[in-house]
Amino acid sequence: MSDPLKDYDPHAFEPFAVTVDLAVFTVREGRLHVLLIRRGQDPYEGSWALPGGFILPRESAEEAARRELAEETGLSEAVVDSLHLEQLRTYSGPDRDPRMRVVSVAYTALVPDLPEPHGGGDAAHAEWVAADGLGELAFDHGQIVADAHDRIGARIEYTCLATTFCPTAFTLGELQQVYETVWGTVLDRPNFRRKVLATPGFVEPVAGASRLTGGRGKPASLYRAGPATALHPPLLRPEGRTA
Amino acid sequence: MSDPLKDYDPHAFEPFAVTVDLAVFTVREGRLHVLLIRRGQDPYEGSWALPGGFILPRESAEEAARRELAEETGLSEAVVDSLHLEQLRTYSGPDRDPRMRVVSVAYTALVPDLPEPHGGGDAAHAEWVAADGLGELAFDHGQIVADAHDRIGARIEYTCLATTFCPTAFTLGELQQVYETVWGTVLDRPNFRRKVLATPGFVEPVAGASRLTGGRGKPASLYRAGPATALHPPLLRPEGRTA
DNA sequence: GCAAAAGTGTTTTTCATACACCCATGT
DNA sequence: ACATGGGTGTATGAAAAACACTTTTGC
Repeated sequence: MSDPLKDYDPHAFEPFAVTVDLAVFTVREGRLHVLLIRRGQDPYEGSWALPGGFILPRESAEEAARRELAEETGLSEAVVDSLHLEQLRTYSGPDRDPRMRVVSVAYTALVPDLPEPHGGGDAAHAEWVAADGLGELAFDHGQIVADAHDRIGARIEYTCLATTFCPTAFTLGELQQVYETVWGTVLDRPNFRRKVLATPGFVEPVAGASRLTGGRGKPASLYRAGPATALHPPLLRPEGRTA
Repeated sequence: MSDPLKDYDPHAFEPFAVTVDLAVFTVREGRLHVLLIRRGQDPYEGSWALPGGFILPRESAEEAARRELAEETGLSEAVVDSLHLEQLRTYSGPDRDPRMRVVSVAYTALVPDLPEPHGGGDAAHAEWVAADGLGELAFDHGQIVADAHDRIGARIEYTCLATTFCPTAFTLGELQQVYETVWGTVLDRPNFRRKVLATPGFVEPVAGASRLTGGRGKPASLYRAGPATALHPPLLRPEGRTA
């Protein structure tokens, strides 16, 4: 902005459409899944695409992202408002969309597995698709999903975000599986435990609660997400970072 | 994007202007400086603002950022093309600019101190301003500068970006001062040295060259940036992270 | 000689890793 | 009984932090 707006006539330029795209992830059955929509219209008809839509005239991009997320997933406004939404980056290639100039602000969200993406309206055909080995997506959405996966992998090293993949009460084994799934690595259980419990505010024990996870084995005690948001000694993945 | 574009008429919506804003930093005399422009027009007249401008119809946001950077700093196209430009985030509040709806993609660049921002045209009134304790900036540019500072502080922990603040040949003391300036901390010289030299590809020695830095003292040997881009054992700042 | 800045070495402590081992539950 | 997953303890090794010390220059 700044200077060039001095003699600007709002309708002089060819207009840019500004949209949001959502890369919503969950961990299901030990695999990372993305929420996708099967396209029914002309460009890329039949391909998978990310949910998203226009920013309305009086909305910020984040507000638009939350609104679209609620519409696509059928989650209540209250739940969506409390979710952690992270701006990924903005995609602005002049030929992203063959129809017109579309600049899109991409957001990432991490949700627990529980909610099936049912819901009225747009959500009718939204589905969870395994993130590894999905084919060509519409537009540059394949790139967006790849960027989002990288970002999440890096974010869970320094932040407490991994708990947002879990239900309100979860076991440490479940939390560990989130890390293993996102990073595609195997972690040492005793050491993972120690690091997580040694980080103040990461997780807090739920009184005397426990849950049987795999059908067999000792029931694991339950934890909930703590008040901390950053991970002070970071939880680095085994092999070097993705940069 | 995706669905909502099905019946879209390019001129039906009130148009969004899409711009880029640049937060260009340098380290000068042990202080972090930002490149700013004194506004001469109506909104925020007389205030400092970030350089930036419109994305042209056939440009990506990054291309626009490089073009603007060349215009504002007077640096040659070749230099600007080789610079590391990083997309920060997109600012989209509906009332950022009182005149109309402007969505702006912010970029950060790190440059060495050498080049005085002279240059024809727009650069006439671009100046380096110390980043600590600058007053109110125009629009939401104060927020952008703060976000950019945070981001840079985090980036130099894991990447070799800090060398882009230095001239082509630099001493380890100069590199250390970059870290100290950006983080606002003091580092232990022997330990800093060790970490930097232990990271393969971070810096490479320049044959027998040396330079006298403070007027007195032993001349320091010179290094140049190495081929590495990521810092494998990260160079973490003393106190916990900014997150 | 002294101050200032570069560079080297060493010691201490902390932390990550890799295991070995015990506990509780379902079949 | 045994397989399966949860949980505890511990020895080893690498790395970060703290700091003492030497070197080379200008004044």
